[in-house]
Amino acid sequence: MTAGRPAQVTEFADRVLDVVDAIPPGRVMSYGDIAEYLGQGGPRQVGRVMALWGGGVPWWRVIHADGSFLAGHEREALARYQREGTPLRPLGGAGYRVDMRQARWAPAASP
DNA sequence: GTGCTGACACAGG
DNA sequence: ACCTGTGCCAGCA
Repeated sequence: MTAGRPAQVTEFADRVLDVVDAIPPGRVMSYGDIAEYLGQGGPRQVGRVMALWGGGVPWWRVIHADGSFLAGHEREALARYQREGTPLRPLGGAGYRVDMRQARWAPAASP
């Protein structure tokens, strides 16, 4: 059993957290990708799980489908990405976004 | 049971 | 690249 996580967590939430925790450095997954991989719920449900218990997993590796960072933690996330070597793609002048073409990852899909 | 809200995704302007 | 509207699903008043 996974220690450190609240027992109140539903099986779905536990599964989401497990997937997020399995994301290797330099890689990311979108909310929709996780939901689609699990085959249940939806992006919003994944977002809910992260909002509640995301503090126990690498939340910065879970971003929007377009590669944009988590609002309110952009600075923190960017620092993590640069440290982990996550494929970033500079915007026109200011701001960065994760290059989903490279950074997108799936548990069973090992390159 | 009904309605609103939310760490989203997608299409259109 | 940005903002707005609509759709999806689960939790809560």
